[in-house]
Order: sequence, then structure tokens, then C-alpha cells
Amino acid sequence: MLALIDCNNFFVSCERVFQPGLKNTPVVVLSNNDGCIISRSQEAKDLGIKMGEPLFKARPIIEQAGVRVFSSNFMLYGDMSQRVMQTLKKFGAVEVYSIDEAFVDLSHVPAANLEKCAATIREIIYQYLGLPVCVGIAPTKTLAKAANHLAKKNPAYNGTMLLDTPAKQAAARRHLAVENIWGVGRRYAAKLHQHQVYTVADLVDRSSGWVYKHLGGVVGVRLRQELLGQPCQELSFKEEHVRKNIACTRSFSQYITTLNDLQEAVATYTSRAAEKLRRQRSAAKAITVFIRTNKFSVQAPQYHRATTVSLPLASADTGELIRYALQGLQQIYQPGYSYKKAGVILSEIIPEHQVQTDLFHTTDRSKSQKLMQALDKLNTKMSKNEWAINAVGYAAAGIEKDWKMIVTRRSPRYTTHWQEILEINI
DNA sequence: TCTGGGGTCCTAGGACCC
DNA sequence: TCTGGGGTCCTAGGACCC
Repeated sequence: MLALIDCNNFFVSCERVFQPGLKNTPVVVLSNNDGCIISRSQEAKDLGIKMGEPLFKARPIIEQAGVRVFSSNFMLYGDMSQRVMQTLKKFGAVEVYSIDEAFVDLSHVPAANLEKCAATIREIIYQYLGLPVCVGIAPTKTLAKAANHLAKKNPAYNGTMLLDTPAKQAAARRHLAVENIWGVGRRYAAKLHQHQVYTVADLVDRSSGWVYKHLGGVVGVRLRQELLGQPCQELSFKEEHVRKNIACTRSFSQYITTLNDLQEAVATYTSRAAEKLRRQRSAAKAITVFIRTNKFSVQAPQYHRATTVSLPLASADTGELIRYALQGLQQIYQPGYSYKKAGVILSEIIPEHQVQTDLFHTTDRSKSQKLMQALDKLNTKMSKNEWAINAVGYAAAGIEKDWKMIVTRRSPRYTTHWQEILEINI
């Protein structure tokens, strides 16, 4: 058996931990640039505010109902997330699935104790961190996700749900709509409905062959097996899982038209991506750069282009990566457009110690490595701002950064910055 | 006026090899 | 007229997740 633990309304719940006055009142958290709503309290959901809705569209409801609005505070959420994961390790090996979700291996827990275990996990997380979570327990990941979903939707279950017996699993399959299953998105849901498949029970009644044909091949077949209680996805307990792609992409707060400003932005994003790359001790052999105009604008002429530059040798050197990124940018830049977004994606990532040299590249890489180490050390120690202003950086990334993000309503980074630590006035 | 960012996996089809 | 069989690698695109 394994458990899926999912924090309720995670970002909003993090804000509430440090501002208890936000409890029982509608609260939303915004995406970067204060653009969209990406987390909602139950009260906000009840008002009809939708996930991913642009702020300006929800503004009438927000003002009328006095909804509290926060810019995103990812330093805080990331730190709270780590504490949750750390706490979960008390109960078994943990697979961190996302910032607010984790699977926990409960194979060592006797069947008779599972119910109690689920309740304890909930209580401990709330006691230690003040965060509400739901717990779903089942023999497969997909069923554990389903159990968690049911726990969330039915207040009577007290935030926990066990699908430990075939009878309970069959009952759950009859109650669950296919569109609520992990791995079935909008497209597949519509397709399944066309074929009169509405519940999970309907789905597993179809043959594997049918599912293969209509649900993305082997992915669908595995999904079906998992829903029947036969595991197809193993838990994975890697401490720090190494990413295969590392991206840094942002919308600008205002339109950019000049190559120079785009160069600054691309250099800045490349620096960020390179930092992430070094943190997982990897090097990248390719870098993709893209720029685009505002895709929502109906009148403005549209332009969207990307290019991938291959490096002769995998690298984790910011300066080198910036050079290639700017080379790519040069190729795709077209004057005369108003750009709204740009980004870089590092790919073909390999462990840093596996970088192949060849006959023609005999440069001493240790110099670059030492420089990067010094850079990272200084920035970890001295940077004040989350990402735009490093203590030490490359001139190509610019200093003024007119295009940088708007963050107007971010709460303090209570747990990671001494200057922003919680103050209590009595 | 104002619309996020970061990931994963799989498949089909083309190009190429012997 | 009749035109094999088996394989790899790469890319684009589609689906999904949070």
C-alpha cells in the first residue's frame, strides 16, 4: 500500500499559516506578473473564481466580495514544501511528486493500522506546519490519487480515504468520473464521453485493446491496470531527481521592441537556468531560445520563433551558455514587433563528470568550474532579490531590467530571509 | 489596459543503415 | 508484370501533470 498526500489549496494555505486572519475568508494567489489566479481558498472557489483565470476578469467578483489577493511567493512555498516532505519521512520512504504532493511507501504498515496511519499523517502535518492535507491510500499510484480526490470532495471522510480492499476499489470506480482520473485530461475525457465511457467502471470494462486504441497506447493500458489495482508505476525515492530539461521563461511587464533589451532578458534567464543546472551537477549540450509577441492580442501582428543551438561540448558555464543563447537570439530576432515573452530551455543534459572532450577542445575546464563555484557561492550568500538582481552576474544580463516582472502584493518570505521574519506585536 | 511557468512521456514518420 | 526484411536514430507534435 502507498499513500498520496496532497496539501489543500497549498499556496493559499501557506499564506494563512503566517496570517491566521486570512482563515475563513476568500483568498487567492497570483501567477508571475500578477497575471492569473493559481491558488484559491475554498471560499474563493465557492465564489466561482476559476483556476487559471486572469486577474482582470475576476476583478469584479474580487472587489465585490473583498477577496484577499497575493502575488506569488515561491521562496516561501518552496521552503514550506520541503518541511512537509521532511515531516512525511517519519512515515515511510517519500517520493516527492510536486511542490504540494508526495507518495509515501506504506508497505511496512500492517493492514489493520492503515486507517490510523492516514489520520496521523494529517494530524502531524497540521500540528507541525499548520497546513491542511488530504491522504489517499491504495495499492497503486493511480488509485491513491483517486482516493485522495474522494477524500477532498467528501467532508464526511475527514480528509482521508482508504481503497485497500477490492470491494472498496470497485465501489470507488463506480463513483469516479473518468475526467477526474490522473492521466485523463480534457481531450481524453471528451473522447471517452463520445464512446459512452463516463465512470472509471465504464473504462475498465473496456478491453485493453480498446483502451490502447483510444487512450494513447500503452499509457492508457497502464492506467487501466492501475485502476484495477495492479501497479504499473513504481515509487521512486531518489533524493534529488535530475531534470532532463531546465527552463527559464518569463513574460515581460511591458512590451520590448529592441534587440538590446531582449538580449538582456535572454542573458538573465540563461544565468538562472545555468544556476539550476549546476545545482543538480549537470551540463547541457543544447540550448533553445524563443521569443514571442503577445498571443492574446488580436490586433497586434504576431511573431513566435524558437531555435535550438547545439554546443560542441556540454557546458554548465554561464558565460558560455549566454554566448550560445545570444547567438540563437540573433538568428530569430525580427525588428518591428512588440515582444511580450522570451525564454531559454537547456536540454541534452548529462552529469557534469561525463562531459566528453574531443581532440579539438583541449581547453582547461577547471578554470571555468572554479569561476562558477565562486559565482554561485557569492550569490547564495549575498543576493537580496529572488532572481533579477544577483550580487554578481554577467554584464550581458543588464542592470536596470526595465522589463522585469511586476510583483505588487507579495507577502514576506518569512522562513528564508532574516529581514522578513515574522514579527508579532503585542 | 490587464492573460504563468515548469515539467514528463509516448508515438508516428522520415531518414538512414545493412 | 513481379520490387525484402530488419533495424536505429531523430524530430515534431500531442497528450498529460502540477
